[in-house]
Amino acid sequence: MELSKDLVAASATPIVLAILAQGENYGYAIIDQVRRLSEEQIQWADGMLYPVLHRLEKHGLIRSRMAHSNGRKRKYYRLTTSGSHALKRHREQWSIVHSTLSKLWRTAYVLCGSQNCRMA
Amino acid sequence: MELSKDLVAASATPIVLAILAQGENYGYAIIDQVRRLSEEQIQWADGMLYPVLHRLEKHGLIRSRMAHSNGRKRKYYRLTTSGSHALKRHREQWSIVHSTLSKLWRTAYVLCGSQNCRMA
DNA sequence: CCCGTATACATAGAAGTACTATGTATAGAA
DNA sequence: TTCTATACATAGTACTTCTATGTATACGGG
Repeated sequence: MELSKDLVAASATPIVLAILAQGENYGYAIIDQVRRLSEEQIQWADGMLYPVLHRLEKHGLIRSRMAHSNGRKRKYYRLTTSGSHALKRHREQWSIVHSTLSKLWRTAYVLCGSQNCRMA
Repeated sequence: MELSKDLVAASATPIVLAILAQGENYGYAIIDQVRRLSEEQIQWADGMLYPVLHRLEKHGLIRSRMAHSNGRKRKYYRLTTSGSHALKRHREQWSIVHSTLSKLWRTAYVLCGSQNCRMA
């Protein structure tokens, strides 16, 4: 399924920060992990991800180092202390919105069920 | 807590559609309901909401009618059929992202716990 | 050995969107 | 009468984003 642009945009940062909270990682592997974790539902283009990584680094939330692995040049990223704090804030904010949406969907589903309209 | 701009932007449409799935409503009351459902965590400005309502109407997801209530002129909005479908899609997309983030946060929390760093 | 695919990172440009600030109008309460 | 709450509107600036395209290199298959 193709996600809307604003949802992709809004979730890219928290997803990247959460992935890097598990340990340092490089761009291509991040894209891969997102694809697997979402069961192929989220497919990030590399041209989408790298500007996000650059911006996060510019804002001091992550830091990078060049390295060679398996004969490959790779740019590894890791969280900074600011990044850990940002991750926590993003999680709190996302939870607020999610909780609000969940209440609404629960209510809408109940109302919808009784009115025989189509909600999932 | 103040939500980031992109999260506010990304969640405005699904929230509005979910509220209108419960029945027609007007701008000011929508803002009020969002504030209450989020326990004062989400505070929408009216200047934020009305352009969203206008855009959703323009895209045919909602429809409006003017009415007087309690001596007040109010613009009531309701979902269209397209709007119901859009609501469903938004919910599916949001769930995909949420599920992905939840897996990441669960993993990061476990890793983080063992490494004595600060995650909620 | 050559070619195509996968891996790996980068960036310019156009497009679009968003929010803030400010506006008008009116009802109600002190 | 004044101030606050209610109710809706919109212009402008600013920012961000993604797409398309680029370069580079390793690996696998024919």
